[in-house]
Amino acid sequence: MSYSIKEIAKIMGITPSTLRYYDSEGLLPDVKKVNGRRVFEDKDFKWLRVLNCMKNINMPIKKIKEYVKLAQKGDTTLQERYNLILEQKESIQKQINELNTCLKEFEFKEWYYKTAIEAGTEKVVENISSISPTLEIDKIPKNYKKEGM
Amino acid sequence: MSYSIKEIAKIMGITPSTLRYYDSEGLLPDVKKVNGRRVFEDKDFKWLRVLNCMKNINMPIKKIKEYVKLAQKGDTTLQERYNLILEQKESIQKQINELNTCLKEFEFKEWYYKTAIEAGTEKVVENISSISPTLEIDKIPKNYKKEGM
DNA sequence: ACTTGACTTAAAGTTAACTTTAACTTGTAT
DNA sequence: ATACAAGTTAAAGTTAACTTTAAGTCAAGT
Repeated sequence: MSYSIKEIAKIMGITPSTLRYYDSEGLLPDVKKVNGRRVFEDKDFKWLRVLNCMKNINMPIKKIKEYVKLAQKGDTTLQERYNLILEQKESIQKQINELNTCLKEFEFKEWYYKTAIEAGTEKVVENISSISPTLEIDKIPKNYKKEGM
Repeated sequence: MSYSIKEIAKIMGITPSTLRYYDSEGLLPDVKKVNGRRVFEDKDFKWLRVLNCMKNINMPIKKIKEYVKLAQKGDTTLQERYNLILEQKESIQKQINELNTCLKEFEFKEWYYKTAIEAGTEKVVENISSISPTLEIDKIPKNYKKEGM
């Protein structure tokens, strides 16, 4: 199967311009060209799904390019690529943890506003707490030091 | 307890400039000023922890400002704020789901490179698959239509 | 032969979220 | 009295990730 830039862009939910930009940044390795036009094949499609994944985890384009370059160098860079993957795995875990903490905060706020709406005023709840117990716990980080301590 | 801009910046892990920028954008409601200098109090600190939370879920500054403005208007905006919170809760859930999918892909790649490193070459694994089963499943989205269908 | 539509590149423009700079004020220490 | 450290504003600069524009190529249809 092969696709035009317009088709693959539609599949990926991005614009052809963005794909051209990615290509110009070296994010799309070895895309075939026929009469000067890009022809996307299954291998490109597979890679685009991984690229999409890397974008979802907020990997900067520079870092993705780094990975692509390593992959193009072949077997001598296997260890480096492995390290890069591990590093990014850690980053994903961290992001998930942060999001879960924030989710708790927003669930608290959902309760907060539901209660306030029922009562017609925020006063009913704001005396209890305007912040969730989760965030309330650490008022000041343990590692915080005032200047010159 | 009250803090200078330098102190609170250190606690929050950002620079004083960023705090001033947030203030100029209306993200810090009613920060006290003494001799023209900002004095941060416990209520500001609490709000900064929520703000930090909102930044972590990638809420754009415009959206955060919108929330702050609603909160400043008082009880008449309770329902609007509730809706905004629900909307953001959905967004968090979506982000967590995306990250979990990507985590699976990276776990696959971890295995992929570990196996390749042991064998000394990528050839051993790339014939099996260069992409995880999770991403492999949907080659083309079900909702994809070629032009003119 | 000519128009049309989809592509191409190179370069300039945009947007968000800061960051830096310049010029100025103020409280504290010598 | 003076110097210094830490704060202030307004405005300009930066960076990442696109997006738009301008000018041109190319194959297919009339």
